[in-house]
Amino acid sequence: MSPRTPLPRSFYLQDTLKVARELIGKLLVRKEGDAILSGFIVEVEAYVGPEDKASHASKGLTRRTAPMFGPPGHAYIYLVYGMYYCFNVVTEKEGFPAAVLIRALEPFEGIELMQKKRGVKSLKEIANGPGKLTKALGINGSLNRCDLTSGEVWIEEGRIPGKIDQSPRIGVHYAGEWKDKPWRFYESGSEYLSR
DNA sequence: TATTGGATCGCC
DNA sequence: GCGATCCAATAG
Repeated sequence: MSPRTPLPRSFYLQDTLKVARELIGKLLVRKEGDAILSGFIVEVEAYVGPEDKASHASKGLTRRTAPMFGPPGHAYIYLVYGMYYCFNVVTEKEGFPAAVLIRALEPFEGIELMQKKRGVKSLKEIANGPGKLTKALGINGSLNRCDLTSGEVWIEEGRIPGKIDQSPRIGVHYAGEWKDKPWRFYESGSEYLSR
């Protein structure tokens, strides 16, 4: 494979909804020793600003949410329900808390190893959910705050996506009026979507 | 220090 | 539909 080029920091330093939409079709890559694990992004959710009640950042600047307030182009990784890691990319300028949650991938490279890590064979089941894709790629809390422009995790140009649809975000019933914002973006008709 | 409740998943 | 499992946030 030719040299691999992570998307530049300027990509992440943009309006979060724009970044979210443009992430569809891009390739999320994890380098683990000699192994390369990757998949095309088919589903994401945007979490935007301090007012967004669905966002952890609505709690203010705390130890947990600090990465969301940090510089763009870094990872925000947290543990949910005591067992699953969720992977986000931090967007917009430092001080403005925003991020995009990666929710599902279409597996591309290192499929055999990802099948092993997940304990499933079916390609559709490898990374069709935020907790599943981190397990498939071997992403955990030790990578929280890592720089996505240099390191073991990055996003690069992928393929031209199909039609992109929007819907309300999943699992944020507690967020009042914010739960209805159509800030989930996904490739229409993909076989690799969550749930 | 104690309690509470998840940006989920897989099995019942 | 329900329980697993643990950490951060909040209350006391």
